[in-house]
Amino acid sequence: MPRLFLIDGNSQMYRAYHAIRGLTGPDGKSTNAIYGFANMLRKLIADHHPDYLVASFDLPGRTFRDDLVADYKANRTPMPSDLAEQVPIVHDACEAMGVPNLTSEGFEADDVIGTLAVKAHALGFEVAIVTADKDFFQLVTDGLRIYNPKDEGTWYDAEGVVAKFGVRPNQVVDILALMGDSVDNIKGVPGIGEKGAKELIGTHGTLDALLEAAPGLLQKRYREALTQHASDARASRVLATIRRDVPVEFDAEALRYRGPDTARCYALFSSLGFRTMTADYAPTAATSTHDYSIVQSPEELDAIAAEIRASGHVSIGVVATNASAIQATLVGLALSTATGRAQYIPLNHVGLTETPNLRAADVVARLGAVLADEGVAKIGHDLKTISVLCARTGLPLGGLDLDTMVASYLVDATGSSHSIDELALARTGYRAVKLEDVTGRGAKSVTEDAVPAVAVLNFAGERADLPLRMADGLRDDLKKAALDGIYRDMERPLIPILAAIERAGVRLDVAALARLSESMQTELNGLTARIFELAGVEFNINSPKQLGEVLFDRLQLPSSKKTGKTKTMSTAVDVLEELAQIHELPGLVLKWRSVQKLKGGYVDALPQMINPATGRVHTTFNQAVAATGRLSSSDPGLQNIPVRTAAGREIRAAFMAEPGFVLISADYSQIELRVLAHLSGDAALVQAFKDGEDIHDRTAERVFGQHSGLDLHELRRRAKIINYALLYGKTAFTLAKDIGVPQQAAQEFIDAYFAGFPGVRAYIDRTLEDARVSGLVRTISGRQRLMPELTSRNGQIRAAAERETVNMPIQGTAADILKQAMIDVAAALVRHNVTASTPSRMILTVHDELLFEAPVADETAITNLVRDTMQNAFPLTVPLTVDVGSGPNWDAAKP
DNA sequence: CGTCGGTCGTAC
DNA sequence: GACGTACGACCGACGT
Repeated sequence: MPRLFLIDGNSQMYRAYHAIRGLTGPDGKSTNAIYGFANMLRKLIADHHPDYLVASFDLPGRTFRDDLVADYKANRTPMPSDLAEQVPIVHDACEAMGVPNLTSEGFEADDVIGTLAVKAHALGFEVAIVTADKDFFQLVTDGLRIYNPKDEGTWYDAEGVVAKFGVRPNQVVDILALMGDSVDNIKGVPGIGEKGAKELIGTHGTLDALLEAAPGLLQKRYREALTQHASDARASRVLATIRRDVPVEFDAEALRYRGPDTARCYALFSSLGFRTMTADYAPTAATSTHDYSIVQSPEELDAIAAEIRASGHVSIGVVATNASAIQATLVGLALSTATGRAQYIPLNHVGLTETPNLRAADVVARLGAVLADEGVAKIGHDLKTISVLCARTGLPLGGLDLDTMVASYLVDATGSSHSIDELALARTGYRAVKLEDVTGRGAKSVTEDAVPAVAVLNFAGERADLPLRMADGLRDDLKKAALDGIYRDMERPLIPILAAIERAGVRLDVAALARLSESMQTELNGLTARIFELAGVEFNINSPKQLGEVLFDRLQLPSSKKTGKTKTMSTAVDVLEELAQIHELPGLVLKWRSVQKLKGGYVDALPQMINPATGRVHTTFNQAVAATGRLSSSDPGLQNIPVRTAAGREIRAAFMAEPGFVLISADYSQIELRVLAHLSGDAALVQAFKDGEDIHDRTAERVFGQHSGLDLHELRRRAKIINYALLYGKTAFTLAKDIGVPQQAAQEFIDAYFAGFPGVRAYIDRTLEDARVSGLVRTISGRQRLMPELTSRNGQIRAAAERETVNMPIQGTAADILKQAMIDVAAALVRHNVTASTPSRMILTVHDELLFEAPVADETAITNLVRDTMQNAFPLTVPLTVDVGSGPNWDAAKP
């Protein structure tokens, strides 16, 4: 049955106006009613998918009811001016969203809706009136219901009306006639309110029957009121009755819901400052231009190559079967040399005939040279992924120019997202076609290669077109923020280096991991049995909630702190360590957790991530995530493998060299403290590094003096903690807990540190002052982090921003140094490999460490090459020292 | 059944 | 409330 939704415009507009307070647009005018109404409409459509949809709003001016009674609606307070000025815009929004507004001169919206509802119902439509107004209950019948969209939405059929209002729908108007409505100045019968009216109509059935029986009523006040005001009651009934005979045509075809006018919605909502709704209705580049086409024959590729050569640049977009560039199939390639244009080369669509795939060999033969050409600028969003996919198809990319993802990251690393979708919306106003629009959602989705080329064309074309549309703006932004240098000299050269590392991957000792898994399982079984025995109950040790119940309810152990958001009892490590003093179970849980974590996270997970094609694991490096400029690694995350514990070392030992090769690990010694020495210029710190002294010993001397009584080893341990605490802006509170001294003592250490290294204190103050003025901090290389929260009125937020401000130049400069080292070492390796019989390669990077795989014969040569290059990558006022080691596996290679 | 916020734990 | 930057496993509440 076709479904028609009739929207009571005024009721919904008023509801929105009252429900949302204090919403204003860019011009300062109220937008609450518009926003609330539009949101209601959007949700209604999304939730109920109506086939037919129409609204009615009241017209200004007189209606037939004004002719019936002189002062109809006289008591109504005039519409607030901030709502009145929104009314035309609400109408506009409603129509823009594809919902016509039907009215009829001389009638109220209620009557128009009533008439349409009855007509549609008679034609067999299933009708819903969308309103919060109980007056509409009078229209309810089988197949004609009321829907109140408030909260989760409520439906009222005849039974619902009885439940809510106490009488049947056909009695509603009689109730209203008796009650009257003081606001609308419907008189009703004095002395009869809602309760009395329901009682009387419930007894007598109808108003007519009641009036007829009135003279004989036992209750005096009802008898008198009804006999004296019978005509008022009848007149009130006319006023309260929703008309079903208004001269409006029910033209079903005109009311069929055909979706919103997206361009109109976009223009309207963006002018009102509705950000999420703007995003929903933004136009797509694909539908705004029609110059995306599918390459059908190899011959066309020659013309594309010529076009690329002539323009000197090309923007590249890819369609692939999954996010991992190493494993994904390149389904197709989109190329664009001018905004609004794109040509899509289908390569690996499956089981489809209407647009045949092109053979990779043909693409390589005809486009390979121009794509590899260093003199032809390549543009794209996430060029590393694109490079890897292309290279695996036999199309190595040369001349990488603008990566819109990386450029956006440099401009604002902490920006919410650097996805092409969000970037495009913010920078071009276009909403990108979503992948799930192409492949479907959830369980019904298919992989990209199962979709015909014509279906992915808009998606694919945009992947090439949108970066080109954003290119000029991003180049300008880079230049304005003085970031073009670091982009050109550091981030861009890094892209192919990271791509090569990802493609190289690391070899794993699967057998060793399997053995380790087995022994860990045995250990876990023993721990689990003992934990359950002590608890007296079996439970999920991994659930903080269940563990909390066991510890604090069953075992009655003393609870100390609660977690931040959920206010449940914390079972974090420091709490359990404390409890381990008085009970055996918490210590076992800690042991269980650490074994479980390593087993689940690495020992069992890593072998599953081995690429069958290469037999190695290939992580993905993300160049646009960390706020400070560091790289991050994921799938698998290889930058947080345990290093101290025996189990952690066994896991690292499973990362091994190919037969005939060694792994060489090189890491910067105390790079962040050296950066701090350089940045602060603190005389004592600089001198300590220049003299090659142990920095923690030197710190211990300065902080604790010569005669503290503690042994030197303990002093050094504390000094090390203090050194790192300073980098992170640690407070006396946490420092005290870390080194096991009272908070006051910790504060004295911090004071002593700053007294001993006054240059550090001055540097921190200087950094904060500058950042408050400029709103940002920079590394030595000029990488920036925007720091808007330094001026927050919220003390906690401000304090956090201050710690971030102090930390960023230190952590970020260390990241810059490592990136520069990667670039220099990569170049040195290229030179080395020219003459080497077997090439060496870089295979991992972990913040201050680089890992290489080299033929055994070149172990010494590569060790020296790496050490020299890294130590000289970046001139600081203090020396950079690099420790290098080598061995058959990562653990053995650690210096 | 998938998504997502919360908690916990590891690295540098 | 109290340490900067990450990734990820797991739980459990919630929505489809």
